[in-house]
Amino acid sequence: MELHQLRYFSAVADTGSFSRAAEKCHVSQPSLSQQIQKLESELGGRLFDRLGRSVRLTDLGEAFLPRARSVLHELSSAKDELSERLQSESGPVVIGAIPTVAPYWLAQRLATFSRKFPKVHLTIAEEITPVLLDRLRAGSVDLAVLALPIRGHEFDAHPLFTERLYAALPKTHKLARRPALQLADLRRDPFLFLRDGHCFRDSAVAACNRARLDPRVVFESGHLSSLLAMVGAGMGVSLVPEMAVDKSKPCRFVRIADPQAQRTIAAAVLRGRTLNRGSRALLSHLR
Amino acid sequence: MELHQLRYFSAVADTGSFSRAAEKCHVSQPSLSQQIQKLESELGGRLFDRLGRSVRLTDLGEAFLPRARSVLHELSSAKDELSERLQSESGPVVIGAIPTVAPYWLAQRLATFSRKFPKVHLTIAEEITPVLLDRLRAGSVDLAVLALPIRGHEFDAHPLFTERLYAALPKTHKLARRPALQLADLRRDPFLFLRDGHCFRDSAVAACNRARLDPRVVFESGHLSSLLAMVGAGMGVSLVPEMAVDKSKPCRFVRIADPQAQRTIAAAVLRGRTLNRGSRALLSHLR
DNA sequence: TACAATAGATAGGCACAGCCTATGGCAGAA
DNA sequence: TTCTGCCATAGGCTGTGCCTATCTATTGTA
Repeated sequence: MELHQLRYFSAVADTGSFSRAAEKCHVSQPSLSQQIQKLESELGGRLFDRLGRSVRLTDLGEAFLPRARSVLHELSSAKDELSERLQSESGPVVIGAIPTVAPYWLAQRLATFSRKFPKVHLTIAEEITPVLLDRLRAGSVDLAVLALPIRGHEFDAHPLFTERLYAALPKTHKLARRPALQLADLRRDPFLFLRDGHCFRDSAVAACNRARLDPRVVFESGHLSSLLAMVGAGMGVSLVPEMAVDKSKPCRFVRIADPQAQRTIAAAVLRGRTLNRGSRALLSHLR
Repeated sequence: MELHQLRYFSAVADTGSFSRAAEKCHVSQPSLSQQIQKLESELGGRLFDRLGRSVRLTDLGEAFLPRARSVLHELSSAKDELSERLQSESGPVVIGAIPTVAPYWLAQRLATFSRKFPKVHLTIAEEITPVLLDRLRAGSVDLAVLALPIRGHEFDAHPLFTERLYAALPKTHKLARRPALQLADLRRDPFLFLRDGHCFRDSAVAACNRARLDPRVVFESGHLSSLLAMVGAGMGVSLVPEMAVDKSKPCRFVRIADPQAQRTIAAAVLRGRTLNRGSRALLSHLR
């Protein structure tokens, strides 16, 4: 059974004539006759009675007609739905982000994006990098915003920007008024770091290492805001990315002058993965 | 878009692999790949992401899959339903019959038929011959039981049986005790006939004409039972077919000896019309 | 790092299915 | 009767879906 046979069948039922149905279907009358015969022989019975001048549905044809119609209709409506879906930026998008980006830079960008594309249904997953990469692989995240470098050659990373690192100091810290400082200046201070697994911890530790600094870690947390609260309370010092600098926090932020004290944020997608229009729009909006 | 493309698509979604899907569909992997590509280009977007080893549905594919499945399922269930319908004698049958057959011979035959084929939904239309022929032409009657001859070569008539004519006489009639009589014997009697249009009236009139009898008609009705009641009341005599002979009626029945005083009952169908199984079963049951 | 194995894409050739035109047969209209 | 309209049949052509062989890329292994 083939779809064009169903179309021919439906057309004959509509017009009550093989010739007019053939015209309607833009084929010759013999071709249409042939296909109707094939259909009939496959179904095992006549669909039409050929009564001299006119043609009329048999019982079998009467029973088959609504089914054939519904198949054709379903198919065309499915096609319409897909082309609709392809043209509009609607549809679900799952974006993943590391915790040191999600509430700062990303939150602002997503706010403007949602105003621009209200029909895109955005979901945000805040996870550490290895989890994000797994979810990219599994397809449960379309797009991940994280810090370079990432390991795994099955991803395409689009660098977004590079930002400097800042020291977060208690207001009473002796360096708190400096416009900038060297990491080595903090050699004596107790450090507050993110928990292991957070890539920003790695960035911070790497920067310390390069400055020949072996930080004494007195507190670990899963979120920068907790660290900053602790810093404000005088527990020690911390390192934060520029985007987390927030004058309203109860601590001072001083730029780290060391040239390597920086991180690069990128948007990563699984290579070969087809992004829907919403995801593509989001990607170009982030860049 | 073609049905085999939908089948291939569904198989790939099932197996998560082009090769295994091809195996399942009994085609080579390149053929299947080719068809998926055609489908994708027709729909305007990728249905699968080819990720090295594995294959995964895109958003578009995810959206299309249930539609494709439902189309395939609907088609196969329609096919099943039709073959079911072809095999069983269920389904509606409309049988037409002239009023001088319907309540007598036909009623009995239909009773046994219904016991034998309880799933056939029988409808009976009692109409005069020209109406029956119109309804055969229009398809609103599948099978008509009527008296030969019929005019119109677009019908196939299957003769069922031939029966003799009987005179219906009041019990007090002087010929009421005879085993048989000639039509000419009724030359003096007033006649009760069916209304014009009933073919049995034509049979009776024709028999009279052949006997050189010009009947004086004093009553006309649309039904034989009315005539018999009138005969019983002594209003006159009438002619009835053998099947209407009923000892319980308040009149006598005497066989007409004239050789031409008979009628032939036949089952007629529209030539070229496909009968469903129920109608075919009924036709062979009547014969 | 190199090599083997696996999976999908591509290329080229073949066969058949569906289409076409021409024609036949049949029924209804003039 | 002839004429006309309609569906079926016949024969030939083209396109398309299928095949095998091969290529490319990724993955797993020595």
